[in-house]
Amino acid sequence: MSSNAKETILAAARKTAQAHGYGGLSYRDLAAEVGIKAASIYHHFASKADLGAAVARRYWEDIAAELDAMLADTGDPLECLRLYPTTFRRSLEDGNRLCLCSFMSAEYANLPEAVQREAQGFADVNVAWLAKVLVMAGAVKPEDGEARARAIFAAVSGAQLYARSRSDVSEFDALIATYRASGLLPA
Amino acid sequence: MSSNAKETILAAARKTAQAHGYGGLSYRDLAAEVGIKAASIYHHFASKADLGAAVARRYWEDIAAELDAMLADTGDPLECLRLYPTTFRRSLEDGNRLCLCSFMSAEYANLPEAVQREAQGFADVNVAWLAKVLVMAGAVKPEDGEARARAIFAAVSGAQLYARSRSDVSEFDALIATYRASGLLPA
DNA sequence: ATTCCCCTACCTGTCGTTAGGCAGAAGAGA
DNA sequence: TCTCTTCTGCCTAACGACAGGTAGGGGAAT
Repeated sequence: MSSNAKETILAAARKTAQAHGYGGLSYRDLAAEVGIKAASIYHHFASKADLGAAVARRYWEDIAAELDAMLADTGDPLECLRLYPTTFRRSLEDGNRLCLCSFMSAEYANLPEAVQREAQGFADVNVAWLAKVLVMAGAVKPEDGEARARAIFAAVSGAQLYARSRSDVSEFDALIATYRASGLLPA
Repeated sequence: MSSNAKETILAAARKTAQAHGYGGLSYRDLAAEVGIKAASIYHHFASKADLGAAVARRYWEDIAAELDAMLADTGDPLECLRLYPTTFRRSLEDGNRLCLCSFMSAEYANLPEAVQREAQGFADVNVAWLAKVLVMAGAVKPEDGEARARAIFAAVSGAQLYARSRSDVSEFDALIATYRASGLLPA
C-alpha cells in the first residue's frame, strides 16, 4: 500500500461519505475497504474530524480544477453552463450518490467546525465559477452574477437531492430541463 | 404523561430529526427529553423504523393540512405561491432546522423502506399542491404544472439546504428573491 | 539508529433492543 | 360495594454490536 495509502483512504472515504454522510464514515469499514486495520488510519489522519476535513477539502479542490479545465477546454461559457449540471448527474449515476457538500449541509449541526468550513468551500468554489461564467456569457448583468450563481447552485443541489430520493436520474434531467424552460438556467 | 405521551414523543422526535436526521434519533435522548425511560418508548413504537415512519407520516399530514388551509383562507393562488417558501423559512428560524424530507432524502441510503416511503410522501404532497395552485393562478399551462411544481419544490429545498449551511436565514430570502427574478417562481 | 507504516489488544461510551416485573386504572361478577 | 382479573404504561437491568480512540510493539527501509 505504501505512501499512496493516504490517497486510497481519501478516495474511499469520499465515496462512502457521498452515500452515507460524515456520520456514516467508520474507521473500521474504511480500513477494511482499503485493506489495512482501523488503528492504522490514525497514522494518516489524527482524528475523524481531520479525515472529514481532508476529504471535503480534496473534494472542492478537485471540482475547482475540473470546472476550470472545462472552461479552458471549451472556451465557451454558454456551453459550460449547459454542462455544469453533469457533475452532479455523475454522482447520481455512480451509485445514487450525493454531492458531498449537500450531505454535509444536511449534517451541518453534527459536524466539527473544520469540516463545516471545508464543506462551505465547495459551495464557494461553485458559486464563484458560476458567477464568472454567467457574466462571461452575458446571461446576467455583472452585478447580478453572484446572486444568480447562488440560485443555480442551490437549485441544482435540490434537484440532485430530489432525484436521489427517487433513485431516478431521469428526474434530475427533467428538473434541469424545467430550470432552463423557466429561465433560471440560460436556454 | 398518560395517553399523550405518544404525541409528545412524536413531536420531540420530529424536532430532533429535523436537526440531526433519522440517524441522530436516539431512544435514550428522546426518552430523557420526554421524561420517561428509553425502554418505555417501545410501548408506543415497536422499533426505530416504526418511529421514523410515524414521524415522517405525521410530518406530511401536517403540512398537507397547513397548505390546504392556506389556500382556503386566502382563496388566492398567487398569494399562496408567494407564501409557500415561508414554511421552509420557519424551520430555519427554529434552530436552523431542515425540512425532514430533505434530511431523509440525504440519508436515503440508510433508511428503512417504510421511512423512505413516508419521506417521499412529503414531496408528493408539496408537488401536488403546488401543481394545483400554479394552474389555478394561471402561472403555467395545465400540462406543465407537475414539472414546474417539482422544480419549485426542489429549488426551495436546495435554498433551505444552502441557507442552513451558512446558518443564515437571509441567504434563504435572497435565493427565493432570485428564483422570482429569474422566472422560476411567479413574480 | 531512526523513521515510517502498520499491527494487536483494549479502552470507554453509545446504540437498538429485549426480558421480565410492578403499580395503578378499568371492567366484570358476586 | 367488594373482590378478582386484565390491561396499560412505565420501570430496571442487561444483551451484543459497534463507535472513536489509545498504548505500545514489530518489521522494513533509510
